[in-house]
Amino acid sequence: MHDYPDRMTAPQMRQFRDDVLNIVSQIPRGCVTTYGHIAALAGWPSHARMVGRTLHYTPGAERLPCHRVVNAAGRTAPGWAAQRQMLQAEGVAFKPNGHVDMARHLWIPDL
DNA sequence: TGCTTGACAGAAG
DNA sequence: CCTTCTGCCAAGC
Repeated sequence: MHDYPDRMTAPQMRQFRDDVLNIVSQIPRGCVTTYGHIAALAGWPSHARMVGRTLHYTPGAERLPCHRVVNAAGRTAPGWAAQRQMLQAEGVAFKPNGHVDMARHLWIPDL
């Protein structure tokens, strides 16, 4: 069969972007959440990468607490050294391996 | 039109 | 723990 990947339509992409930004704006100070959780909550579980694209390319995302979004391992974004400093300034603890201590700071967005 | 590139995730070695 | 590979999917070239 022609397996059609369920691509997003333009309207879906707009809504996805809005949902992502909305969720990110709700991350409490001193907490972090993951790309995967955000994507799933927005209704597109397989679009974790799209969350990163959205935060990186959407003008205005800089004023949201997007530094509180890390990958599932607690690793901060490549090429964004400041992110770690910002998190530490909020009291987020890092493990010796340079990853966020997810056990202490992971925040799951609520519906 | 087709291949490559990511602010990813998860499994494997 | 770290690297590499596969699956994922929109964007870039």
